[in-house]
Amino acid sequence: MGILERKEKQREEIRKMILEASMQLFVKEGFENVSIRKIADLIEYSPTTLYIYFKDKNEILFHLCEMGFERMIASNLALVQIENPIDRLYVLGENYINFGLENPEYYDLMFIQNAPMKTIREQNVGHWPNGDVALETLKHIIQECMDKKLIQTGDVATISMAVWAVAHGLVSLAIRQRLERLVEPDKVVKSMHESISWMINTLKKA
Amino acid sequence: MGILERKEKQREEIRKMILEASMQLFVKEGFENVSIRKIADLIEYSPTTLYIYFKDKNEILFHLCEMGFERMIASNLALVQIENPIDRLYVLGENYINFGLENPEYYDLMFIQNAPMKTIREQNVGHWPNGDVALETLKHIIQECMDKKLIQTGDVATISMAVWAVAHGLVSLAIRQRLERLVEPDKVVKSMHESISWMINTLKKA
DNA sequence: TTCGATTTATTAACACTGTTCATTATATTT
DNA sequence: AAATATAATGAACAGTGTTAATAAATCGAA
Repeated sequence: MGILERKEKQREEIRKMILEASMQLFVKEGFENVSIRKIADLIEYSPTTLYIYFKDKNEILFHLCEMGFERMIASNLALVQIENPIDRLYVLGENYINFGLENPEYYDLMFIQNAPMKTIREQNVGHWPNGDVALETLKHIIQECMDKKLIQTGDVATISMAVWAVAHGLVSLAIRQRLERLVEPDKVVKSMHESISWMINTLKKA
Repeated sequence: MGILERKEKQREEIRKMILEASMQLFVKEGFENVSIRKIADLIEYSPTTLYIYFKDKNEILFHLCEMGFERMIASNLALVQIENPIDRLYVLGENYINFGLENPEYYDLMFIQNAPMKTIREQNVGHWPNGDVALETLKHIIQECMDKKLIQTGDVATISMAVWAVAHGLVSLAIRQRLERLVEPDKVVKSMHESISWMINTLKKA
């Protein structure tokens, strides 16, 4: 069965080519400029060929989204060295904001666009590999904070939700140019960090 | 100069027709199904005619967005009867969540999509009539809470930002199907309300 | 009222988009 | 070598926003 294996490998390599070309377009020209035809041009295949390797564009975007999560997860690797879970939560929040502001295109795909979730619902039987990992990190830290009586106890999922909501609210309003309606544009980033600090502090006191 | 006046009125009427047709499509078929050609079909004009009355599609979407804010503002009219500003803040938050969950399409346009902001930057000399009104309401309540020493004092804009971030974070993650990754789908709405309560309560205690 | 100018509306077209189908080319198996 | 399975493609469908050139209607002045 070495032939089937090699075939499978070839198939996987072309899938990789397609995803890498997509990512290249994505980071260079932004989300809206990723089109099937442009990807095909870049790898010098016909547009229809992409449909042999991916069901549709949403599936490609889903994989780009997963790559975004890989980046985000990588940026949080150093967290394990922080023993105090509240400090860890704080850095997680800071990292989240920085990631969003530095990679707005990825952030968009990971937390705003519908496309990737469509693929999850239609194909992956509801599995969101990297996304779920990232959320587990958050829940785990909150749980540890609660175990060590550092924050008020309660439903982990609900508290995680509130924390995530603050961070996501800030980033998504920022990258969609809504925050500068409330704060002077050059003070937006500073205020965002202050908001995160405020939230973590109120969590502590409670 | 009665003729010019009448001409202006006719012009305004056709603009209204276009916007009403857009809104009809918008609420019936959703954001993605609003196209210049469909609007034109509905009012029985040619697609190019719309460009005589609006600069581009973004400008039409901007007006739909403003209509969304009118709805939201209307849903907050009863707020003036609540004398305690913290109670008012709480109801504002509840209304915000309910509005977002009940009008996801409008919410999208008002707080997520880029299109309306493009028009604001390019044309309206940076003026966002109804959007700014809605944000003023929030800031005003926060200011009143601070004046009456009901919450910790600080920069009004920054605190408003944190409060807005929680509410927007919850709604936008919910309508983009991200929250059900953290909480069981049938418990999402309940948890959202709990998160809002939690935030207002921690504001109080501080 | 007729002529010229201005405004309004339309047709045709451009340059795209995602996606599908029928056909060709390639590779594998019998 | 012939038959079969796989991979790749060209052409086309049905749509998108937008623009330029053209036709129709309206208006102000002679």
